[in-house]
Amino acid sequence: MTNLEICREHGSFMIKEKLAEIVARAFESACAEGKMGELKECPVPIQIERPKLAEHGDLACGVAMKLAAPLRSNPLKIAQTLAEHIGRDKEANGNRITSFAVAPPGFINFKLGSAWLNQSLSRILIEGADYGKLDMGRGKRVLVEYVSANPTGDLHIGHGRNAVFGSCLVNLLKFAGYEVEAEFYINDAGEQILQLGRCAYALYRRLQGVEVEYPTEGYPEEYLSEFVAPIVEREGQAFLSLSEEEGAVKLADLTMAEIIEHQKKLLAKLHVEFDRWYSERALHKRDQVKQVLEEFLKHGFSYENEGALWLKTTELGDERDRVLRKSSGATTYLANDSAYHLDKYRRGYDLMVNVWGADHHGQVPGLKGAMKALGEDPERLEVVLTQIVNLSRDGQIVRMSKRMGTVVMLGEVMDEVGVDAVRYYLAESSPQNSINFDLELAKKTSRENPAFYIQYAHARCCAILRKALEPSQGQEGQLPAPVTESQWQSFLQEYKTDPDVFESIFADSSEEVVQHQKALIRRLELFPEEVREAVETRQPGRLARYAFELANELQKFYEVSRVITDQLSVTKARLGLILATKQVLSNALGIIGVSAPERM
RNA sequence: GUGCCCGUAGCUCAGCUGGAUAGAGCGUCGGUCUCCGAAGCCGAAGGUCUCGAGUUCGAAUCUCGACGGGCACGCCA
Repeated sequence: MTNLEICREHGSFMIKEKLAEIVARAFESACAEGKMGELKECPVPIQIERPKLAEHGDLACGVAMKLAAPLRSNPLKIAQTLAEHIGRDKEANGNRITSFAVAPPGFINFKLGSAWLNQSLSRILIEGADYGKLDMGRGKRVLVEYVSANPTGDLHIGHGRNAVFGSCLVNLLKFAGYEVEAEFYINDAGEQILQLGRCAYALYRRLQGVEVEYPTEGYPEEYLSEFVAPIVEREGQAFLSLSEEEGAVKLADLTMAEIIEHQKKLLAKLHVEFDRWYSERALHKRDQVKQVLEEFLKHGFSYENEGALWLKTTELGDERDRVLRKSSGATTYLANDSAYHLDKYRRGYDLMVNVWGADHHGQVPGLKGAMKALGEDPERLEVVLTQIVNLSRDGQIVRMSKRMGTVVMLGEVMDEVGVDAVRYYLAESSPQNSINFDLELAKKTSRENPAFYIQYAHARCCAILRKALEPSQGQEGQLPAPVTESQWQSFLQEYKTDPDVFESIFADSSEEVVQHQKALIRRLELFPEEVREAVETRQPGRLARYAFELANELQKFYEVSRVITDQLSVTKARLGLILATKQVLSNALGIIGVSAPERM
């Protein structure tokens, strides 16, 4: 989609789109004069990009190079023709574009004036917490299923990554206008639960002094004790007389409840929330698994072989057929999951996103094939795989293994480095890359980590606003606030109605300082586009990095531009800029779920 | 063996729908506070973008092949 199309679709004001329109008009007028060969309309999207080097200007357009092939002409020459027509455009006046030039190998470079920048500041302050929101998801319902950890133990750092990514994606999609539901699928049925019960019942009895063997297969005693101990305390000897089987069933339920409760609390502490906790057991109770097997049969995609029921996934894009019902009569994970996902499809979402650990990637073709077999569109189901988190201590990578006792729990990491830092680090990276999380490093650098840096920038904006609006203690007693309350109220109105007030941001500034000032505003203006790209690529982490860049831009601005000055018009303009920066930092942090403190 | 993911600065990571001299943070070294928060800012050093070939006016980016790492390949979940 070109910038122009986005502009039309969303009706929103973005500088790149305004500029793309000007270039498009230049192309049209050059066309009309027959300077574009046989072309009637532009065959390539007109894209505006940001040059890597400041000396190339604020924005650039490389469309001339893309036109070189269809026109069979020199890109530089095409660029010059376009530039000539841009020069005749009334929109391209000095307030909007101070200068533009053609540069090899065929770029048209633009230097921005202040008019559009000032307008974007007004827009930010008008829209406030809504600034950056898009309507690309309007009317679309999305289900995001994530974490879905087995209720058989504590959450580790890998679950943490899944949880943070998923919740950021939920926040992001909501911000982009989607109607989003977050769901956690609880695998509370099947063999693993029985095994949990057997272990838990053995542990229960041992804690009461009964000498029984602990099962060799299953969950290590030390990981279960924190969940079984409260049951012993609460229930006492109530279950000692049960048979081994009855005891296992009873303890499975009670232990599972403890574990789920623990997981919920931990996730809530990490600001990870769900609209629905979906129970696999309930799925079985409603006979949905049995029903889905009938559906497969009805669609002609299942067959029996050697006592088992198979799904013809080979015909559906998988490398081999998969078992749905074992010869023992029990259904497989695929069958249960098919029932669950068919249920999701029947609930009528436009898009379903599953956030899975990458070690489950082998299941994707099977599940997608199953949905296809049921006559559903597999494209509506997206699986985002999150790669593993390697934990290291003192530079030594620790492979997480429950047996080796080297598992580091999510809760421990949260306690060590803080919720905000955990969220930032886990949100920042692309899910398909494995990451290394060095605990010693995270602890050591806890004051200098990017999360903190962004928060610091937000707090600094708040500090400047406080300084401007609150009386201060000087050597001669109390000094009045530089800006009175009534002045401030009037400023807030002017920001929204008269973009020209921001012109004073640049007053008395050298060319170099103006560059810093414009860079900050440009970055603020970029936010909606960053949101769109994050949605399209399903990478909320881009906003974490954006927030960091914005914080950096603020610091650079701050170093060279005094906000509170003895010139009221300058103070007014720059306070508005600070207010806008604080707002955008807060909006971006909101999506990645990191707090935006007023002071720290 | 087959399939998927990955390989960018000493370390951790961006950039990948092809564009100008490949970027951040950490770490190292050096500057910078009579002035709104120095938890900051500025600068330096550090790279055959794993290697090779191809496509292109142009490749970290696309294609193919090596090499290296991870994961998955059950009538487990």
